[in-house]
Amino acid sequence: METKPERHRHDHVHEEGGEDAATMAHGALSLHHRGAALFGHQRHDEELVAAGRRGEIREVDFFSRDSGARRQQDDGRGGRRVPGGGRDDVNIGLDLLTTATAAAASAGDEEVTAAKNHKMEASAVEAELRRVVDENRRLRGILEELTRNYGTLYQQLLQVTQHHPHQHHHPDLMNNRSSLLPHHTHLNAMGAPTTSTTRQLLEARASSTAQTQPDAGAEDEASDGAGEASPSLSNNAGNNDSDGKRKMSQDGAPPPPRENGEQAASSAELPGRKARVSVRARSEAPMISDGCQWRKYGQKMAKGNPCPRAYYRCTMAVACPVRKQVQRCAEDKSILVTTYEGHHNHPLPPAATTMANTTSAAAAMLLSGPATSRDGAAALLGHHHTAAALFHHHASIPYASTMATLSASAPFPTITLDLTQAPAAGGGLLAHGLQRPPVGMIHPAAAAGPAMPFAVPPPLAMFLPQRAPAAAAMPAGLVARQQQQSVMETVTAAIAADPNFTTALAAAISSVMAGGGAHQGQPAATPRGSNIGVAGEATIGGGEGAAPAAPTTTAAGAHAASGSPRFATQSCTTSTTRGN
DNA sequence: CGTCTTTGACCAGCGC
DNA sequence: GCGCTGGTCAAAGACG
Repeated sequence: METKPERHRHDHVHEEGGEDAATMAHGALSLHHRGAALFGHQRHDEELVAAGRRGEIREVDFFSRDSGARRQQDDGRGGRRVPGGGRDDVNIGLDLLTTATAAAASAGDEEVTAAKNHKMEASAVEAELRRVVDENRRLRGILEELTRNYGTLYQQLLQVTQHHPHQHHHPDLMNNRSSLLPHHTHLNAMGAPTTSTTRQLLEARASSTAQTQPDAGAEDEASDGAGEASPSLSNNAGNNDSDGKRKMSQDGAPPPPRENGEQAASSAELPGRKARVSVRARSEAPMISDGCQWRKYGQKMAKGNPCPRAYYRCTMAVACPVRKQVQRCAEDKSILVTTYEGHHNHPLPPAATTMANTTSAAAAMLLSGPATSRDGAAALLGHHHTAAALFHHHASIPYASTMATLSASAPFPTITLDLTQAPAAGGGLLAHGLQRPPVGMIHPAAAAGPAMPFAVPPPLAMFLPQRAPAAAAMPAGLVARQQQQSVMETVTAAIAADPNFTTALAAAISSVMAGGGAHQGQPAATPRGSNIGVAGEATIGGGEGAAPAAPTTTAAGAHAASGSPRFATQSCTTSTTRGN
């Protein structure tokens, strides 16, 4: 994932270039401006200099198709070509100058004035260009850093979970966070020691991604690794979940006895139950999209809630033990609560892996939290307010303005991500219905974590390591970092929203820029951005693929991803009243 | 006709 | 031991 952004960014630029070329006949200045901005002004400047040095007075036809070729010749003579740029048509200053000069030479004073105006205009454009270029660089830097941080955290996660499959904790790893930051991680799960389970998963994926490019492979691996973020948890894949008390007629393998040493090894684990990951999100849709395929196998009325609870099972693999429950919040029926349990034992589709990646990472972080500081965890467990205050530090951050509540009363270790308070920002978050990033509601007691089939915005993950200690005092520098985190959230969310990284990147950048108050107004930057832009509704029909026309549905995209149109009609809204 | 949803029944855990 | 509740099964029906 580390390298992919680079590649895609490049691709993206290329696309932009094509667009510019196609439309340049209608407005050479602004369009070139855009292209050049993406490529940096170096070449532009050099050409300006070169032009002045040559002193050539040539008439350049902006509207001529071969103008690009001509410039190409110029480049061959002195101009430096941008490697791989492929943007021969991107040339602003030089042509502008020559054009102006030519005009001045061939006409009278009147035209000289016009030429001056042109120069001034060119200067203005140039200034604007540089501004944009600078901003572009700045954003790129931010993106790179965020990506790097993400990678580092993910790697740490792998280390934590893989080095200690039987004891979820390793303070050192978490504390070493800073020391790892400088690394330009490639999120290659293979690079880290793997448990048999993890390896198995990775290998399984390897076959499925064999055809993909190395970069893509790396991303996938990372995603997968994250998807099975916690080996100690993943190891339970086969025996996972609730089936401890049930036979797994479909999953085939009956759950191993829980009295295995693994259980005994961790007193923190709750016997007979796995941790769960719960997501609260506003959505009119019956189900939020997580990129996976689900099959409903039951529905029941739950105590204290007039809305029925639906039970789903992952059907992406025959033996996938992952299950989830979907239920509307009793207090606010617009809030959909989705609870996941278990670990996927199969490769996830891009739409799901990306999400699973970040989400699982966060989950693992959470789950390994107690390792970082049991005391801290205990404190969190015991003091809801402390936790709330902790998360409150994010209030100033766009997507982190959530509140956290911890509850030790839940029957199972549960991580609750509250996405109901995030604003439906233009950047969009976990698309397909998840309108906002998380809040974290943690049950540190969680000893085993479920493989979250969706993503937890990185901010949370990044935040977690500091959770316990931070409960006392938030590092000052952290606040600044949070800014980056929010950006990262946006980026990750965009990725989650759309597997097409190029699009996601564009969307993220657009989002960031928009956030800066200077939205360059490029809706075109997000071709499929409907997923990303306005979270929720925007996904209607815009998702990856043809989202079945699900009436109101923020989660329509999910259905598309899941390939099960019927999801759109199933329901939590089916107010059946069966008690049982 | 195959797939998926619906829904009544069944089972297990837990509290009283 | 009994009842409640959560969770799952599986037959029946719906849908494409």
